[in-house]
Amino acid sequence: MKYSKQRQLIENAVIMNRIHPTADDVYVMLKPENANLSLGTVYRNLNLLAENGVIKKLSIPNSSDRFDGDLSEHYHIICNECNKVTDVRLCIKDMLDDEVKKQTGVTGLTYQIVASGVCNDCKNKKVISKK
Amino acid sequence: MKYSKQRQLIENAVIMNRIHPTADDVYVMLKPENANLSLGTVYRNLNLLAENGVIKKLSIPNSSDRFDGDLSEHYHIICNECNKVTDVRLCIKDMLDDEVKKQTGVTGLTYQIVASGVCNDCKNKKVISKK
DNA sequence: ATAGGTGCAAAGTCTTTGCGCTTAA
DNA sequence: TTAAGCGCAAAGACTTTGCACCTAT
Repeated sequence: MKYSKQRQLIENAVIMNRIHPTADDVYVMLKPENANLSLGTVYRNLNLLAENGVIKKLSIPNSSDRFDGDLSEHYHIICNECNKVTDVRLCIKDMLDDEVKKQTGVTGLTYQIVASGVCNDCKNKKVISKK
Repeated sequence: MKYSKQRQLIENAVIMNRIHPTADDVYVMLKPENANLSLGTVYRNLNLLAENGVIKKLSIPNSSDRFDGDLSEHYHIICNECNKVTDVRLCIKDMLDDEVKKQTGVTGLTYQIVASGVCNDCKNKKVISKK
């Protein structure tokens, strides 16, 4: 993989910004300082970086794909109201591997867990607006 | 919810066919016997049924949304080669609820776990083709 | 020198939606 | 009767891609 300026910018944007950005988020972040960056390049590089295991691609209900620069074992909570994504640390990969292998024989899987609900901020806003 | 003929057909198609069909799968299943069914209607009803908890909507990496008529606690394996979706039965909701609440305070979540990899059928095909 | 990357814009895929007609209750 | 649903086709959101030009090695 040749390291172009754009690729470095994009990789950095994902790794530095722990907001689980979409391709468009990354584009909007970088465009002001990089006037001729194109959205196609952002998509191409995010996918390439994900294929090469440099970042992870997240598939989230009712949202475009998001990207995560944190490769350690963790999972995600998505708020149905504000669409914010929060991390949860769980060490259950070994357990999942065991159980799946026992049930289906399949091995070598990667797991995505997405918990959907309402985050604390949004829950609080609701309580306040009800007063 | 008024129960139209189309809605019943669509609900039934998802509940009977345990292949986790996409909207288009459902459309293709039903169209031959229901010449004037439209894809828009299939989308509208699948989403409505999912909102009403009659079926579940699944968000799967690199695939259009799929629908599942099985409401019992279970999770999914998606094969990166043939795109088939297989069920895995795990009873970990209570554990996840506990752990997430402890870490983030968030409650009332629903979980989707998607395990990505290569299914047994596809793994076997590879072995054979190498011979 | 040249393999690979970029920008741009067009095209592709999947999904939603507006509207006039139809239908279940 | 009438609120809700349908079929159709157009539009929308998101993503990929072909091509001519550019750039890192």
